[in-house]
Amino acid sequence: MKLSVKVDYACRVLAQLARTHDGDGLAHIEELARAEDVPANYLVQILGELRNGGLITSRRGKQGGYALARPPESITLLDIVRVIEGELLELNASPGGQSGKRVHQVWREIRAALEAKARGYTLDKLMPRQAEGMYYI
Amino acid sequence: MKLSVKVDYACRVLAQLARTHDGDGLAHIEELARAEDVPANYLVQILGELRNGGLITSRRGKQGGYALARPPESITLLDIVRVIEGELLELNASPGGQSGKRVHQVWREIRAALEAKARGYTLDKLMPRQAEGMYYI
DNA sequence: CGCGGGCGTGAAACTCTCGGTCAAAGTCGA
DNA sequence: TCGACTTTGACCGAGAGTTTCACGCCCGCG
Repeated sequence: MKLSVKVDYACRVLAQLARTHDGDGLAHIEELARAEDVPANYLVQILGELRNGGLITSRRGKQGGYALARPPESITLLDIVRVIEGELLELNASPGGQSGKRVHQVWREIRAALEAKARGYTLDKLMPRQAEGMYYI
Repeated sequence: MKLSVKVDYACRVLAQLARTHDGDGLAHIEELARAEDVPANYLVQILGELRNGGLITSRRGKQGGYALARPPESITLLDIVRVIEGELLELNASPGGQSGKRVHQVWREIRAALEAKARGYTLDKLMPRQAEGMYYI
């Protein structure tokens, strides 16, 4: 069960946006792509989904760009995953057979624990320090 | 992030095998497929992987079939997922960019919690009761 | 008003895994 | 030894994820 690259990219870019949250400057795609080593053309799609999910806001035109919609400490990892990948540990098979129901119930319990853990991490815990972050690739 | 149908099938079939663990009878594919409502032709592949992973044993020929390799209480959900899907919450992207390392570290912590939880469920907790299990489709 | 620089949207190409199927090899009973 | 029954391994199409590209839209500035 792999975590998609998309989520990884989203987390990194959001962490980058969290750095510049205070201060009214908007970040450009090219900037973000370079700072977090993400293909710029792919980042366009990701930022679009994050905007539709209500995590970030955007402005078009000259001096356009992206910014967080809420303070970093109110955006959790679970929010990000839900926007990008939908439900965490979603099971798509119908609970058929003799053990189907029991197995589904167990996985739901595990999912609950996972969600609680993911809710504990917020963007401000992902932020690279302002000072460091440059000292090593 | 969906849980694959394969894992769901594997859990159900293993739960079914756990029922008949005491007693030297071996279960046939057709039997298991009917009891847990799994496509028989697909179950072939799953049982093969479970055998290569060391969770079950098999015998060919007439009176062949499948059986658990270890007692049900020593097989955990984590074992099953590891055999079928590999590492849980595996991240495939290289930790590039400024936040790459930090994001990976956070996901590793979440994975650790998830694995601990999955290790807590063993096959004997998935077994349908011997008496019931037939009263409803 | 128009022009340029950014976002917004959609689709095409490619890769890879998932879900499913089929013929071949092995094994035991008669 | 023959044959029926079962596992075993190789094979395939469909669909999702990743990446790239092209073009339209919107905003601020000259």
